Amino acid sequence: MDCPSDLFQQQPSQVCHFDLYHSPPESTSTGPIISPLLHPNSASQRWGGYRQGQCLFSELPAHEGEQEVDADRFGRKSATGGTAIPQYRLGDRRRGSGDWSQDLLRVKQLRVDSTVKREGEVERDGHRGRRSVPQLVRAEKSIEERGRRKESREGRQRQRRELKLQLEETRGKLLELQRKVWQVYGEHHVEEEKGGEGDDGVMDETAEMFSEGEAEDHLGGGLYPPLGVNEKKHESAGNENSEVFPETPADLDLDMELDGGGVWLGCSLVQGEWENIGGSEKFAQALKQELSSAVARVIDRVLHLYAETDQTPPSTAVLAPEIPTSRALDPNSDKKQRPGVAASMTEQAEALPLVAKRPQEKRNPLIQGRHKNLLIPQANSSLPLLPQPHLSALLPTRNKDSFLPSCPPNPPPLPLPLLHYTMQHLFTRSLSSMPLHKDGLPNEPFMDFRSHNPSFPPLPLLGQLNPPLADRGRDEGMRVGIDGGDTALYLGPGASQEGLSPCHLKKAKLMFFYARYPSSNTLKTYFPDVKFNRCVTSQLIKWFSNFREFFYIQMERFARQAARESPVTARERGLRLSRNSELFRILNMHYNKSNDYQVPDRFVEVSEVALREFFTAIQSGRDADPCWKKSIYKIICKLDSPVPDSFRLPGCPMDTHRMV
DNA sequence: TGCTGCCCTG
DNA sequence: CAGGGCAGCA
Repeated sequence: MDCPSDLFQQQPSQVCHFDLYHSPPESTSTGPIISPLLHPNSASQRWGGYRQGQCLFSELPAHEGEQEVDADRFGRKSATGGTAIPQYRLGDRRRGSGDWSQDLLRVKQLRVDSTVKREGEVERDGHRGRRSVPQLVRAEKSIEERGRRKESREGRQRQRRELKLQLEETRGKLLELQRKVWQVYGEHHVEEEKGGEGDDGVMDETAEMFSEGEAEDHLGGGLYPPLGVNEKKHESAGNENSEVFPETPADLDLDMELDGGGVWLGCSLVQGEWENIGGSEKFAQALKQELSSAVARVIDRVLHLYAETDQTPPSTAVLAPEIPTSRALDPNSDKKQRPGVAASMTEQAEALPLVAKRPQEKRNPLIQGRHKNLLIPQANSSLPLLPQPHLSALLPTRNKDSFLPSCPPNPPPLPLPLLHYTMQHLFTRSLSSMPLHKDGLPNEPFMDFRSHNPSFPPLPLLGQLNPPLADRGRDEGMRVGIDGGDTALYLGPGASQEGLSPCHLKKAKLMFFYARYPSSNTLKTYFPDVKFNRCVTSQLIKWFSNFREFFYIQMERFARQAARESPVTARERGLRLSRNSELFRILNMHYNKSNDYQVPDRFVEVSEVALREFFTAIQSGRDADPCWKKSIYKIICKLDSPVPDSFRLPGCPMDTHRMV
């Protein structure tokens, strides 16, 4: 569909470990780059009949048949494919094309010499003594032969000239390609100045990428370091990361990803793609992507370092370089905090379809093989969440559901993929360090991302090849998480963003505690910062549909289990849903993962009702009816309770008392 | 016909 | 969580 990630669905099947990082432009180790050119089945067909270049070697042996055999053998060798061929040829290639020319000349010279020698011998024979008839015949023959030889010599010389031309042509193309590659990569690697080149389209595209980002994102120079800075920083990106960011388990993963930066570059390129027309463009795109993610990392690191050195509390801390930019982005940014922007990274990761989740987070409740009464409180339950300290009673009422940017204590499970996404966090962090409490949230402790997310993940994943291109002209309603963050980044507090952010997802999940079947109007009411269109609405509805699905699956599962294992006990207990029960834990984990919101009692009651309905339906055998759930759905549908007013504000609601 | 919700699948 | 198919409904 519209998903920008579609561009990246192609998984590398065959990784080329391009050694570009360590190869000077003049280096002959351009083998992998030229290897496609040498492949008889692909590039050679496009590259001026390079295959004829094989005949360069056939010029070497004097015997024509042998030449063909050699050529055939060579061709077969090449046709077998594999990496050995390019390397094998690379070995020859390493002699340099200059050597080739020398070889040609030498061979030519040898052949001419031998011919002249033979002719000289024949002539000497002719002049020596009287000629017999056979000698005369032989002389005639030799004259004819000489003529034929001359012809064939001329033909061969023509052929050689043609071959030479073709070789030169091929070399020229190769050099051109190399130059392009190095202008993309070498520019970045050797820290050449931005304005230095400009005679090449590829470089122009690279520069364009940045300028596009600036134009489209309205990023000023404050947030966006000069290119040169980025490049310099990027050079040591891999190693610096571990120093800058305290090591956490997640960071280890991140570091691995970072260290694999070069690998990433390699992985983004498939040899097969290279062999396609436009392979170099793909390569250039991948390089650009690497650049953009590097820029993101650098920005993160710079800001993080800045934040580290700035020990002033977040309420008063001002990131001087960022303020003008932030204000330029949003003139009203100091009037009203946009907690929604400060979505928890965990939630964001959760909402990003491009982000792989940790395996243990993959839940499949139906195959959980635990045999205990999941509805009864478990003494040894590993759930750390409940019973909850009812500190909320000590807090002002308005704080109970106050909107606070939620920030889970854990960094996201995996590096998050997109540059724009990083930008969102960048902005979030800058916001979190600004005095933003002017309007009515005087004492509410905004989450300090610096304290909770000591490391901000770099973005080594491929993500989008060209986000601006991918986004432009797309239906923006589906820009969840990825572009949503992007949009949120530049929105003023009063503005609506097109697309839903991970924060919206979190909010929707919390809303589910109150409303299982919200109408589209309700959604519009409670997501005032979302610019609703058909796609956004349907997506929100879809979210709730998914929430319900999960909810009902759990209900059915536990009801069946209760009916199976201890039906009498369950009936006697009235199928109470304890906050210590496994079912509650699962629901809480799903809708309130960061556990920063107290699950309302009403939701527990509704869950009990649903559980009971499922239980009785199963007990009475109504579940044989294919539509047996519908009646339960109708009952649950009526149990929606009004969503607290606090949800009407933009951003993620959060229980203050849950904050640590 | 369009909207909505459920179901299934990835 | 998203996409697609399907059915029910207005």
